[in-house]
Amino acid sequence: MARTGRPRAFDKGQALERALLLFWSRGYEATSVQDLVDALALERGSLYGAFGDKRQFYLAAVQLYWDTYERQLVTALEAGPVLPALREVLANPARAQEYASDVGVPQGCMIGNTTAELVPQDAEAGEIVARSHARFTQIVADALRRAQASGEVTQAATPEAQAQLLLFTVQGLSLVSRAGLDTAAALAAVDALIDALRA
Amino acid sequence: MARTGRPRAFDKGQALERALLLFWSRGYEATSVQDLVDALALERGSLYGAFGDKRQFYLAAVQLYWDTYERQLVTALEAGPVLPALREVLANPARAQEYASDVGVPQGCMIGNTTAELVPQDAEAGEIVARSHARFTQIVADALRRAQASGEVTQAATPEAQAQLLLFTVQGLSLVSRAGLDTAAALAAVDALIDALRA
DNA sequence: CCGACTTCTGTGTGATCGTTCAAGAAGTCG
DNA sequence: CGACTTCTTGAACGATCACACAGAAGTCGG
Repeated sequence: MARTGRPRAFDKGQALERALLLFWSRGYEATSVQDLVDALALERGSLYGAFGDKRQFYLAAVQLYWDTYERQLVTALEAGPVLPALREVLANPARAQEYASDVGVPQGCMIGNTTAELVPQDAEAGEIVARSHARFTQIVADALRRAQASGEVTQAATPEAQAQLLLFTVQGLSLVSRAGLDTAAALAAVDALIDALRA
Repeated sequence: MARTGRPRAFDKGQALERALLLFWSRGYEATSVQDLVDALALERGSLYGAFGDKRQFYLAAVQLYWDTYERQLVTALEAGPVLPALREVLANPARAQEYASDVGVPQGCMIGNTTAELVPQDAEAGEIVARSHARFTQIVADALRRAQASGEVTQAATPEAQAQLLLFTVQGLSLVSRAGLDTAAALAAVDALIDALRA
């Protein structure tokens, strides 16, 4: 079993990372297979052999994006006071557009981009997005529950409702930031929300 | 001068409305010119003659979308208490997905969809979106300013920051709703935000 | 050294895309 | 009525798209 054939000449994980950057900055439709071939410096056949078709390739990139994001989110929230960490979570996309002057820099949140472009017509993309939303609200709600118990966060609303509100805000912020953002105004809005969560 | 020729056999405004519904539900790339030809029941040449190319057609539809939305927004906020009106503005997209079971029903906010799909690569789309954002925050900030003065809304943050936060929330809500939404949870989040704005 | 197996390379293919164009039809005006 | 302008019709165009395939190249167990 598992007779080994000719070994792959490129790093599959690294190729996926590069593809992620491309898909992230251009979106699904606007990224052609030819673009991927050029950017990854490998032939079409190799790409299809390693990742299946373009759609599977994209979905794998989205999954990688979310896994990375989730890891950072958990790390940010697991220690110390919750509100400053949440402030960072929101402020990050608000500041991201400072780098947007560079060409090819990803824009917005890839989960949000996928939601806008693929979700109505692709059930599997819908599942990935819905699962990501659920994970986000669950992780944030858990943190908020601890913070409510410790008196850091107001109990005026349930942790679940607050987490849902934060999901909407971070998704909206990432989206709006693509159109150019007044960073100071965005941070003021973030502060207004964080202050409103304070006990 | 201005010799009149053969009159147009279809209603241009009505054709734009129908195209809006199609673009709204499928997005820019996923809506082919053939789709438009089929749905509007007119030939390609007529379409190009009346609206220019596909991109101009789409941008005209987006502009129509925003003009309609802005009118409703102004009407909703011009009379009566502000917070209930804002609650409706946010709750509307949260409830919109109830109709989403029907085929072809538009999903999300078309400004948001345009932001995700076109803005990074289309300067003119970027202008339309940025202008819409500016109008939204201005209209909402004006209403919040009055509401702060009358004691309805907290002065813990500036009206501008609150309006910006509401823009993020409504955009995020519209976006997330495309992936399927727990309506009750979304409304709870909206209520949490509205309550936080109360004086 | 030999078959079994996998990946690499590069060309080819059918479909679909947005757009154009020429000729005919339908009006308006002098 | 006839000149003029605009709209309609439907076919055709070139470009691009995702994807398939056949042969060469490389790596194993026996």
